[in-house]
Amino acid sequence: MALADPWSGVQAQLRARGLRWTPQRRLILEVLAAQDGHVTGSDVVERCRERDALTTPSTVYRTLEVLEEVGYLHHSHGPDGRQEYHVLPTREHAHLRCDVCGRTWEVEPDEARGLLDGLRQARGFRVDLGHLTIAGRCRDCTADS
Amino acid sequence: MALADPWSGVQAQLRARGLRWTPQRRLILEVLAAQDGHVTGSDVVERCRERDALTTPSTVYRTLEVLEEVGYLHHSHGPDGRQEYHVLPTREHAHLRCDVCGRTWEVEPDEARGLLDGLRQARGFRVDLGHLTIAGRCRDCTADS
DNA sequence: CTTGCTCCTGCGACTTGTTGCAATAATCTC
DNA sequence: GAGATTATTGCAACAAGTCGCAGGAGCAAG
Repeated sequence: MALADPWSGVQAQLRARGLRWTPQRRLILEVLAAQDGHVTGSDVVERCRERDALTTPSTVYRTLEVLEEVGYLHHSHGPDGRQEYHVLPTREHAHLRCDVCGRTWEVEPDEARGLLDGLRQARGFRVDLGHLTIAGRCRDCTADS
Repeated sequence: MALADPWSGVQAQLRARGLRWTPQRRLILEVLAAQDGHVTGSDVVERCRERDALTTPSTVYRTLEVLEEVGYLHHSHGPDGRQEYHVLPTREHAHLRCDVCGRTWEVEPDEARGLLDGLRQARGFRVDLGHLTIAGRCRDCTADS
């Protein structure tokens, strides 16, 4: 699971910024590495606690914040406003979420190109695509109503 | 401010659904009517308390929920995931929010047309525009970096 | 390996909501 | 107007985060 470990550089990254490598941070990184896709903040807290019952929420959230600054994470907000962390974002992409069934999909930049360019030209607004979650109703759930 | 009062029908609307008209609900409606644009949930709670110190948060949130079901309100989530209520939505529109200065703008359906149609055709996904908040950086804040 | 600078951690308190429950009170019917 | 129904309220507890603070611990320098 740690073959071509994409996390290997984190420690160095942190140190280069004068930040520190602590057992707590390592645990959080391990938890994040052990799963891909999306996680909510409380998911991370819970999984850390499974491994170390002494884990404190504030530490987790602060670490998540740091990791986002360093670029290893990205977060956006779910349907209910809960934080959703997206591990190791390859290229920036938005999310689509069905209000009915709760499934989510990734939206590549190309699909949103029109909107992005439009807002940029008309308003000079640069969209933070990675933070964008589009709610609505998917094909399967559109049947009724 | 209450000339052609747009709230006049609420009581009837509620009753028609077997719901009730209570002093608490009237207060909340008054607070909402006394201001247009966006409000966060806690804003509403606070303003209700200014008028009636006994106001309970749960009552406010539950009423807001009811009012949304009836169609007098719309809510989406702010930058930090906090709930933002949008009073009396005329036509459905999305929001643009600058991460730097915090200002927001409304985005008319036409501007997002491309994205909406694209997602609809490619994936059969119907976007809930009113719930969409697009984060990014506005023209003024794009100067640096 | 000791020292010291600061970053981090953990704690407790607080914010913003949400939820279950028993008591209250709108509204309907007679 | 009295009684029955059942939607609503208010409370208390909980969930998801955030924040300030004092003590502890990385890390680099000597």
